[in-house]
Order: sequence, then C-alpha cells, then structure tokens
Amino acid sequence: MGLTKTEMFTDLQNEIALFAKVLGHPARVAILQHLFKIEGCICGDLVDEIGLAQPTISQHLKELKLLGLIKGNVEGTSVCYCIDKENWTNMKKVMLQFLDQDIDNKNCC
Amino acid sequence: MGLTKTEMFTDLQNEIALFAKVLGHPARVAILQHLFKIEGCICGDLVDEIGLAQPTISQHLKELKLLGLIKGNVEGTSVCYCIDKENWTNMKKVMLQFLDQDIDNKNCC
DNA sequence: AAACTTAATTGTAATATTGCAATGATTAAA
DNA sequence: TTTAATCATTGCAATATTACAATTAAGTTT
Repeated sequence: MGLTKTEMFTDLQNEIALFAKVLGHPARVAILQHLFKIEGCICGDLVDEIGLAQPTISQHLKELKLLGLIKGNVEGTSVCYCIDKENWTNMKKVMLQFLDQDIDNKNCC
Repeated sequence: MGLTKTEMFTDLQNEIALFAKVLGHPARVAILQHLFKIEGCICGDLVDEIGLAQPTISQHLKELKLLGLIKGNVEGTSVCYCIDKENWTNMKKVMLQFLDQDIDNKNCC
C-alpha cells in the first residue's frame, strides 16, 4: 500500500515520525549540516557541495521547508536558505523527549 | 528512481539518515514507546496495542531489530521484544550530536 | 530587448515502503 | 499425536520516494 495509517496514532507519534522522516535522507542531513556550518547562508552552492542534480536538491529543500526546518530568502536571482532557529529548536525538543526516555531495568532480554 | 545515492555522503551522514529513517514511521515510534513504558517487556500484545495487522507489526519489528534498536527473546511460543539499551544509547548519542549543532548568528534570514 | 543566471516546476522512470491475506514454522497444550 | 497459539515469511497491490532531463519563471546584465 505505501500509505501510512496516521489516524491510528497520537499526534505526538505522528509528529515525531514526520520529523524523523525528513531527517531520514543523507542529502537532507548534508544540507542541514552545511547550513549550520556556513557563515552567512548561501544557497545554490548546495548543488555543488552535495553533488546531486539541481532539481533533486530543490526537491529536498522543499521538504525541509515544508516541515519548517529551513527558510528561504529570495535575493535577486538566487535564494538564500538557512535554518529556521525557532522551529529547529522545537523539533529538537520533541525529538529529545522521545530519545531520552528512561530505560526500565526490568527488561527481559 | 527511489534509490538513495548513499555513496556520495559520509558514513556519519548515512548513519544519521538510517537511524532517522527507522524512527520515521508512527508505528515504529509507538512500538518503541510501548517497549519503554511497559514493565518487563511483552511481545505480541503490540499487535493489540497498536492496531495494525500482525504481519505489519512483525515487519516493523524486523526493521527495528535490523538497526539494533530492539532485540527479541523467544519464550515458548511467544517472543519477548525489548529495547537494546546499548545500541539505543549509541543511536541517541549520534542523533543528539546532530540535533545539537549550534546555530550561527550570522544567518541571513 | 536579448542573453544569461538561478532556482522552481513538471513529467517520468526506477525503486522503496506500507499493509495485509495466506501460509509456514515452532512450540505448548490436550 | 492432534490441536491451538504465536510469530515469521511470502506474495501481492497500492502508494511514496528518489533522481533527473526538460522546461518554466523571475530576476540581472549587456
């Protein structure tokens, strides 16, 4: 089917999964790392930096923008992308809460 | 294509993406949450708990096991699944390092 | 305006993922 | 040994994702 049955899960479970999913591709990980590293925040050199075709990068940027993790600023013919700090922090909080669950000692294995 | 070009990324980028990907489905999030919550660690009631068909749950468990996040213990006719503490901690460390990057103030937007 | 640059969009092909019915494997219980 | 219970596997259909060539859109430069 390929269709996730989101209606049987809580909002939080779906939110965690959506965040994780968008981080679940190395190109998007690389894009985010580059946006973190770079001073100022450049744009189309992501294509050179990463090595995928321009439409592919554009598509990955779109998904990151859709989740709110980055935002883009049009500057002439080029577009300047950067991390959306507020949303990134929020996402981080959600993910940390999930990752940081305490592990019960009463595990059987 | 549907085929990720892993060869153009670093091992770390691919590792982060793989971990994120396996967390990128609400059923797997729910399974992990349940395994964290429950005392001892039960098994096939995951099917009742989550509400997907048994083969579907089994498949999600397989993926979680493949990444090492959980392990299963055969106990008679049933199988006891639980979090693999060591690997979970390692995964957490990798993800935290990625999520905790400092955001440069020199952002353009 | 014509030519150029940069990035988004569209269309398409290939592959992956999700979900489940049916079946199989394994062990316990009767 | 038959029956039941639990879970894995297989096979399949539907949908999603990834990647890119070709094109479009929008702004710059000449």
